[in-house]
Amino acid sequence: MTDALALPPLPRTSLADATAELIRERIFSGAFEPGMWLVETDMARQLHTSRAPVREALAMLRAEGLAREEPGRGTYVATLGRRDIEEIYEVRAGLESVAAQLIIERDDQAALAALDRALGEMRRTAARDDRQAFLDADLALHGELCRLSRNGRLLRAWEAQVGLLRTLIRLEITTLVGTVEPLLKEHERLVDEIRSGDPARASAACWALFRGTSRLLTQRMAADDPGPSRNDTTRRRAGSGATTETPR
Amino acid sequence: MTDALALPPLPRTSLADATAELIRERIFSGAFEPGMWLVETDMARQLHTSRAPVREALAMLRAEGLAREEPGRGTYVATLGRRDIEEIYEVRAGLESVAAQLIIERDDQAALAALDRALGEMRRTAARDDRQAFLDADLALHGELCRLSRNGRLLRAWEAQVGLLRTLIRLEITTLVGTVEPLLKEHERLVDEIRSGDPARASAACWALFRGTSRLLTQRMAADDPGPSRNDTTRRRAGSGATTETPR
DNA sequence: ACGCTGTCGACTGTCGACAGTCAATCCGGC
DNA sequence: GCCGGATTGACTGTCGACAGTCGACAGCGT
Repeated sequence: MTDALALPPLPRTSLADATAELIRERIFSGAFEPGMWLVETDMARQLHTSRAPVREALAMLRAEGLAREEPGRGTYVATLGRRDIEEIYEVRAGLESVAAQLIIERDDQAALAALDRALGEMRRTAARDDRQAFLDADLALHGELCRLSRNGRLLRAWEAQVGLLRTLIRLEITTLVGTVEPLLKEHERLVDEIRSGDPARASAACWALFRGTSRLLTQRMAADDPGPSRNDTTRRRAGSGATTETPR
Repeated sequence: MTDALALPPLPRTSLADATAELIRERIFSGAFEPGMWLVETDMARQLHTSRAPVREALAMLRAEGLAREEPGRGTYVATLGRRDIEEIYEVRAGLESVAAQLIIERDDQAALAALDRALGEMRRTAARDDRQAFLDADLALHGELCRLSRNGRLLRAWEAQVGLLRTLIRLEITTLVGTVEPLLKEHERLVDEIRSGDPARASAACWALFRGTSRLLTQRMAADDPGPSRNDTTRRRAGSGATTETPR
């Protein structure tokens, strides 16, 4: 049998999986903001399904940490506080350090070339000061690093951590820093250290990069929020055209 | 209002959550072995519920990576191959290195004391050559390390990686090594490096420890299995009293 | 005015039923 | 006897319905 005639297995995806994927995309794209109420009945109506697949999808999202349950009240898109930011960056530091180390151990020239390409994209976006694109290039570089580790579990763990972060940064990026140049420099340094082949130095570069970004973000959030005693009482509901306020 | 009269919030857990927790325990305890078929109808019958909560529970377990779906055929307890073991230990190396670093940065004497207690338990079990207990003490030490990092996300990521591993090691531990002494030594070295306060050395000790264990386990699995082309055709179904063989 | 209580609409948690699918078995032709 | 197609039983995927719960609001008594 020739490859040309070989048919690939059809992608048989259940309604629950499709629903979960759809909601994930909405969350990552920022359409469903942190804290929004994911109303089962509305979504089922809009998707022309019953509530069962929607509930399964929400159960998955909760297990992934993308949503939180309030018993008897429904599920809400997860929110990130300052402590969450710190935690995520610490975990990322661990995961990406390992990724760097694995690439170094393999002496993987192709991986370095791929990282260089990602760096190039960052430079281009920085040159025209397109911060939105810069953020995307930034995350693309880190995602590439994890992908190049050739460790599927590492990549998935990374994605789980980064998922919500992406939205948050997207909202803040324009006012986040005076210039993206220092950030670019630090990323160049990280790739350089990987190229140099010293795991400890690569890990240190990784750690330094995240320390800075984490502090930047948490300070920014501190400026926005009154503090840990903030009253996040107004929450919109996702999906429905009307964005009703819902008290808590 | 006095505290004595204050009523605590009732623990309201849905059937889905309770079911998920129950299955998780069964998987971790080894009662539900890797590859077993988790039949919705059976479980619902036994739990005296409908299938809806069971399906939600299974959706959560799949999202957590504890179970796999075969479309149209049901969900099965996840299996671990040799590559999975390698991946898990690499991720663990990253997470636990970070945990060690965080403890070092905090200069946390209480944490060191807790780690020493965990080490003591390992020594006691090693002294009486109780390998089952040694394994538990081993995992308890690593879990404590992650808990002491005071990073909830790190701890949860670690648990997600370790969950299935626990069962697998439990099955192999008795025949795994001639003596547990070298393993104990390596753990002592890890804690010593954390105490010494050098993150790089602690990370290296962590990495060395996992490299050894990972190789040990994968070699052991290679001896058991014919290789990647193994035919894992006979799978028992979980939950039902009768353990029927189900072809694939 | 104030606080408590009962009522109400909306949404969640759970259920039983039905249709679709898979794998094993049965059966007839060779 | 053996291969290939229909049959069958069991389980999954999905649905609509019902009961429980929540928060808002109005009514009542003080």
